[in-house]
Amino acid sequence: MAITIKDVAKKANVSIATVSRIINNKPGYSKETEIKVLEVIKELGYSPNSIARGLISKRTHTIGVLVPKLSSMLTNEIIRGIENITHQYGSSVIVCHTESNGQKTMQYLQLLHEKQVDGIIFASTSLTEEYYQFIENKGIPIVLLSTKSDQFPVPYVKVDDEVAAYTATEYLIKKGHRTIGMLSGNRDDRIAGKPRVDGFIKALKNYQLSVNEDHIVSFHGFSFHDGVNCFQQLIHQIPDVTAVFAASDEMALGMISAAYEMGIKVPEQISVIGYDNLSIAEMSIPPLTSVAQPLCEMGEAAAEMVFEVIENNQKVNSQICAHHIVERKSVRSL
Amino acid sequence: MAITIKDVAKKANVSIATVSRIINNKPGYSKETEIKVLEVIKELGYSPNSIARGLISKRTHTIGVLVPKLSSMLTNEIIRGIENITHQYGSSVIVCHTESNGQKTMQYLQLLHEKQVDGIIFASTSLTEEYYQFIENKGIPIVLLSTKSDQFPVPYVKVDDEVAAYTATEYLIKKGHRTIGMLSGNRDDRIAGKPRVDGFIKALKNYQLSVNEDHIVSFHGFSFHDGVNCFQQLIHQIPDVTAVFAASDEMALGMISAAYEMGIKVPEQISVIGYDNLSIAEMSIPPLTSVAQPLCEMGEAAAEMVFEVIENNQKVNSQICAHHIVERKSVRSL
DNA sequence: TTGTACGCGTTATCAT
DNA sequence: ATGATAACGCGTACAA
Repeated sequence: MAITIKDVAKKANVSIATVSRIINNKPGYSKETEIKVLEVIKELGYSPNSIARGLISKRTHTIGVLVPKLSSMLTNEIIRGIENITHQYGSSVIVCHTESNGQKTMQYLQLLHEKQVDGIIFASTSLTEEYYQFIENKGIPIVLLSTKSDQFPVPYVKVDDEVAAYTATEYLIKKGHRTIGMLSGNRDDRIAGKPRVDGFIKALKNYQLSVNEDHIVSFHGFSFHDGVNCFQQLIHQIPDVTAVFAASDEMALGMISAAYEMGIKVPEQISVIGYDNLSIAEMSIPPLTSVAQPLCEMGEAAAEMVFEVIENNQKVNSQICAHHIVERKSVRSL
Repeated sequence: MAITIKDVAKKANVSIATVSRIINNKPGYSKETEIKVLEVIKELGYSPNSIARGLISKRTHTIGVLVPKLSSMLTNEIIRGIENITHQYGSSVIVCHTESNGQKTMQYLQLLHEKQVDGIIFASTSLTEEYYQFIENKGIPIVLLSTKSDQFPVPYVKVDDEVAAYTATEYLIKKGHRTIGMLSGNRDDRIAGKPRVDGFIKALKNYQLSVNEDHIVSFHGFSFHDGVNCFQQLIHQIPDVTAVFAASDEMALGMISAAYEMGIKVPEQISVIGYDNLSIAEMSIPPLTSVAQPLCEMGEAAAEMVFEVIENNQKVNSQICAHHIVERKSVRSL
C-alpha cells in the first residue's frame, strides 16, 4: 500500500492537517514540528498524491495538446516549446495526435475533459464549431497554435502565412528569377494551404510576372512524395521554370531528389526555397534555403498564454510571430 | 460549476449509486431507469471525472514514457507505437524528455509517481540503480525499451545492437568492400555505442580484414554534425576507405554532405550504410541504405507489455526484435 | 431494483 | 500552533 499523509501524521504524532500545512507551507506550525515532520517524510519517502490534490483543488497541472500529424518533425519543435514552458510551470502535457480526423479529435477532447486538464492547446487544424462548442461548454481555457478562427473569439499564435509566402516569393524574384513555380501542398487547407498560395500569387502579380494555374501544382499533402510528384508535373507544365517555392521543406527535398533523378541540378539549373526550416533543411544537398517559423518559440508562447488564462483567468492577446528566411545554398542568383 | 454525478442523479430522481451502476454497467437497475438516466446524462452533457475515479480505483489510465532526446525523429517513431497501443487500451501517455540528465530523470520519475501513472516505459537510456530503486520502491510496473539492465530483473524490448552492427558490416563486406570505416557515435554509450562498435569489429575480424582504432572514429554523439566531423577525420586516417558504417542515419547524412563538399561521390567512390532507417533515409541523395529497427512495433510491444503487467499483474518476457537491412542506393558493389 | 453511507488522499474551515 | 472534520466526485458493500 502506498504511503499517504496519514502514515506521516501517525508516525510524527501530529494530525494530517499539520502535515498538509507543512508540505504546502501554509502558516500554522512551529519550527520544531516542521523539522520532525520533514524528517518523517524523508524517512518514509512520502510524496503527495496529486490525484487527490486535483480532486479538491480543481487543478490537475496537466494540459492537453491536440496536433494533427502533418510533418512529425514540425510538430516536434512545437511540442518541445510547449513542454519547456509547461514543465517550468510545474505541469505536464498530454499530446494527442488527431490525424486530422474529426471523430478522433472529439474523442480526444472528451478524454482531455474527463482527465480534467487545466487547458488545451489546439494546433495546426481549423477549429470547427463542434470543437469550439464543446470546449466553450466545458469552460476549458484554450489557445490556438499555427491556426486561427474567424468566427470564434479564441486567442492564437501563428505566423502570417500569406505574408511569409509573399516574402519567400519576393526573395526568389529579387534573386532575378522570372518564371517561378509553386509546390503548394493541399490548397484546401485553410491554414497552411490557401494563404501560402495567395501570398505566392500576390508577389508575382505585384512584380508583374505571369501566374496562372500552371504555375501552381498541388497534391494530397505536404510530404516528400508529394514534392516529387508535384515537381514532375510542374516541370512538365512549365519547362522553363527557374525557381520553385515549396510549401514545406519535405516537399522541397522531394523536389530536389526528383530533380536529381532527372539530371537537373540544384541550384545551377533550378532554385528552390522551402518552408518550415526543419532540421533536415541543413542536411540536404545542397543545404536548403527556407522560410523559418520560430516553431519552438511559438509553442512556448502558446503555453505561456494558456497558463496566463488558467492562472489569472483573464483574456490574452493573440500573437503574430515573425518569420525570416534562412539562406543556405538552394537558390542561386540569376 | 461542472456537472457531476449528483446533478444527474437529482435530475433523474435516482440515487448516485444507480447512476454509477449504469455508467459502469454493473448489474442492478431496470431497463426503465437506465433509459431515463441515459437521457439525462445526454441532456446534461455529463461525463465522469476521471480524477475522482482514479482516486478510488487506483488507476489513472495514464502511463509515463521517459526518453532522452537523442534523435527526435527516432524517438517519434517509438512514441507513435506506444501511443497506438495505449490509446487502444483507453489510456493516455505523458512523455518526458530527460535530455539524458540524471537529475531531470529523477524529477520526472517523481512527477510520474505523484501523478500516479499506472506504468512506465523507460527508453534508450541505462537504468541506473537510483532509478530502479525508486520505481521498485513505489511498485510501479515498468518495461525497458531499446535498453536493458544486466543487474535488475526488468523486462525489455530491443534489438540486438551488436548483431545488427555485425550484419551491417557483413553486408558491406559481401558487397566486396575490404577497407571499411565506422562512424561510431558515442562509444561510451552502453546501449547504442559500444555494442555497435563491437559488432563492427567482430565482423571485420571474422572476415580477416584489418581493424584498428584508426578505422573507428567517434565524437560527442550521433548527430548530423558529428557525422561530418567524424568523416573528415576518418578520410584523413584511412584515405583508401571504400565503405563506411555509420551508427545513425543522421551521421550517415552528415557524412554524405561532407563527402559531397570534398568532391567525393557516393556511392561511386565511397559507400555508406546507416542505422535506424528514419524517414530521412529515403530523402537523401542518394537514398540511404540503412539497418532498420522496427521502432514503431517496438513501441507497441513495450506498451503491450506494461499493460500486461498492469492488468494481470504478472511477469512478462523480454523481447529481442528482428532488425533488417533496407537497401537503397548508398552502397555499391565492388 | 434501489438507496445509504463509507472511503479514496487531500485541502480548507472551523474550533481549540 | 494544532486538531477534528467536512468537502472534492466517485465506486461499492451493505441495507432495504
